[in-house]
Amino acid sequence: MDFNNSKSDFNKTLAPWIGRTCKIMNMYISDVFQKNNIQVTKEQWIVLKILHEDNDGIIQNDLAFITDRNKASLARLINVMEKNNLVARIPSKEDSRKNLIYITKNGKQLFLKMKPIMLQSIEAFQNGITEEDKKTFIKVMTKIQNNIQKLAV
Amino acid sequence: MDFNNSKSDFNKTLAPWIGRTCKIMNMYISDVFQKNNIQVTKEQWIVLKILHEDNDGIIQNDLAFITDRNKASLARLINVMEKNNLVARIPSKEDSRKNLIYITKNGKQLFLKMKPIMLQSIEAFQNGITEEDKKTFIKVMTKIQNNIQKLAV
DNA sequence: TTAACATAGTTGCATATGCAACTAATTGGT
DNA sequence: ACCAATTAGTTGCATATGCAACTATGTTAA
Repeated sequence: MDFNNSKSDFNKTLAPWIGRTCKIMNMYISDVFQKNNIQVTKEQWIVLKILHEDNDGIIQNDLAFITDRNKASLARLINVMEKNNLVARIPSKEDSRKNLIYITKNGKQLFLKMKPIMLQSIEAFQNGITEEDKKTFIKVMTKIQNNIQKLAV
Repeated sequence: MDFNNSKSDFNKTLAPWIGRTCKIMNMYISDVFQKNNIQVTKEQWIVLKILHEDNDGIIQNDLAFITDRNKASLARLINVMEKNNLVARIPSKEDSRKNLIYITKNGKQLFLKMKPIMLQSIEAFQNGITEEDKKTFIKVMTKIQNNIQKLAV
């Protein structure tokens, strides 16, 4: 392969498509929050979603894991969210090293207010895409994720 | 612990797939740089790629635009890259408001050293995916990008 | 010509993130 | 029971990012 042949090399790969679409998506989503006067970032929103829908009272470290986030990064995300009264850190009684993270009443209200707006937005992203193509898309995404997992070993 | 049994409405949408895959991809890529002892971030690498392959001497603001990046963010990215002798800022003679961004000799060397490694990595991401499915994937990505553009108007 | 407007870039302030080194608490092996 | 290893979380340091306000320069219209 000729690595000095400009331009075309990376254009055959899927990675830039993922990166760019992700970026555009994130920009749009943060715009949605802003236009609704919601002082919450996309990252904070995902944490609220995880707590509210499935995992309230989850251990801080597990929350880092399921959000694919460094434990230091998660700790600081929780700092901001706690400051803004979205979540609460409660030390575990069984193991005093652990913090349990709970969504607050305020966090719940905010999540429920934004949920339909968020759902509507991200559903609109896939307007005009057939179910067939969505399935293929998810299949490819799964394959890419698996490939990376294998590479990272 | 099973983190994948969420019953959330959001699981029917494509957006979380994009976000998560992008995140995993970025983590792997920064790992590749680290293991090769290259003091360059993924963001810096993309700038080097754009400068080297097509746009050396591009106006700073245009570089922000084609990298989907805020001009303030781009300015600081260039600050770091200039500090690390990867690019140079040259004021335009035609319009003294503008900076032209050039890749340095050092930046070029570093880019050319990493290019085959990067290509190999991101090609490995798509191992075992048929050409047919890749085409569908790109079609869906394009559609999503177009949908967002339309929404953002 | 000059005042209003537009454009390019920088800076303050805030968030998000990773790595490595650290503290504190728990667990395990002898 | 005790010391070593492990685990949970925090902190210092660095990068990346967006918004809004700012400076400086260039353009345009009355």
